[in-house]
Amino acid sequence: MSTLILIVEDEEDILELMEFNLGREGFETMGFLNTKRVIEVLEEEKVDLILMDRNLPGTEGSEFVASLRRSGINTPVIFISAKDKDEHIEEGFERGGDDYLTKPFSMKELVLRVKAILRRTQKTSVEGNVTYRDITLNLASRTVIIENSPVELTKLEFDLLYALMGNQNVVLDREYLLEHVWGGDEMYQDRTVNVAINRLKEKIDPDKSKEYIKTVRGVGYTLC
Amino acid sequence: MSTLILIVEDEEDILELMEFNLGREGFETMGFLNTKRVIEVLEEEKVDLILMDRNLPGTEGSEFVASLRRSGINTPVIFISAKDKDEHIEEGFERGGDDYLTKPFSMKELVLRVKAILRRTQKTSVEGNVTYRDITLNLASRTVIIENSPVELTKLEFDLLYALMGNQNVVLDREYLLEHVWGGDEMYQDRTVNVAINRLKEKIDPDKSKEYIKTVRGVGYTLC
DNA sequence: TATTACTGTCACGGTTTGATTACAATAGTT
DNA sequence: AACTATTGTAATCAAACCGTGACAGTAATA
Repeated sequence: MSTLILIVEDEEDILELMEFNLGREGFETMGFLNTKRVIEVLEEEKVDLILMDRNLPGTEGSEFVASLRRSGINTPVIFISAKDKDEHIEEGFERGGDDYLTKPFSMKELVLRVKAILRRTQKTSVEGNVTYRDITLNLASRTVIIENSPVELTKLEFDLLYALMGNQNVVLDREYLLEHVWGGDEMYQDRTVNVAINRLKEKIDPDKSKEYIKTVRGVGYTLC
Repeated sequence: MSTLILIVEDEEDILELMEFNLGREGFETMGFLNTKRVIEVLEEEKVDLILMDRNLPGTEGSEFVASLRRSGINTPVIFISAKDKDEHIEEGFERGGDDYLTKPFSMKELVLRVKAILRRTQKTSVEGNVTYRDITLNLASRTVIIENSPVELTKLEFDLLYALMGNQNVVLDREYLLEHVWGGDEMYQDRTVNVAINRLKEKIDPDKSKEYIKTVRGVGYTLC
């Protein structure tokens, strides 16, 4: 489960240099000199990050990214450009870029910015510490700390709480929860969720004084 | 429910300039000249992003952030520094920074980088907002803010208001509303809509001073 | 102003929805 | 295999929600 970085850069020597340095840090890379085959690759492979030159012959890199965004592809992007005027930086960000590097840049900085973006975007799966108020989930050890004390949860309860904590301020309906927490193709009834939620509430807030989980009548449940 | 940015910067004029520019973009800011009271604030308020000067007298900003991370606080951080040597940038990133700005930087770039970080970290709450005058609906959390205060609506009321807000300046007749808000194939009477509209009016404008919803006699209702 | 049609308001009660408990079935452990 | 923990389902209860009908209020028209 390594990290795959896709690079589009028309200057071949720079492309090689980038691939070499990122490879040395343990990243897998795929280099392209233009955007021709990029969309296919994005559909086939799970790409974690795109490094995109903005000054490509033909297509503008930022226009390409804008079209990716329009078709629902939200892979993070770092733009690379020789231009360093504000207007261009602005355009890059507005079109869905996550960071911006201007040539010439050091390979060290490239690696650092790549790591920072990845840290932010794969936070949950890699680092694995999610917090909400005084609740902390550790995904690796599947442990739960509430008010500095450990709380024991079953697998189902943990997964359910994780789903809620990963979607703070979002109302999750029962269908969604059955799909994402229970998963599989078993058929369950909506009531099943009610009972599971109540068992979870009982464990994380026995006094019923915290009101972590709010039920939204007719819709579902939320952490807010 | 706006976005709160916490800034630590010991140069007072720069702090003011940052607060002014971010405020103009609609962000709430809290400025500090040192890290003394910051931890308390982070525990009390829901801070969305921290801007941290690394060259503070006394504590190193990056050391402070590292300690935040150790105590499980994962609020995103942008470091700000006069140093632009690689080694310092590296230290900032390694200690849990999400981005790095070196002085002097333009306010435009600051704002852009702030937005890029927020886009990644709070995708749910930024998207899917509908507004009309001083009413804001958040579809994900199904919350309603009117004049900066939350208002509680039932599922039906929320769906009804959403239908109206999604069709501003369009008169929706009762048949349309029954079809789109009530849905299903149940048969309801037109009067049902009247009562629902009035219950909604009562909740979003108890004083009857705003006149959000206009009734178009013989036709239906509209938001205009 | 008088008439009429439409809309607002209120109270009532049925229906839906969720919380809670108990029980059964299943999986995991000793 | 016996035991325990886990979890789905059924049953019961309480409460929120909302559809309906009756009537008052209001706007339109002549």
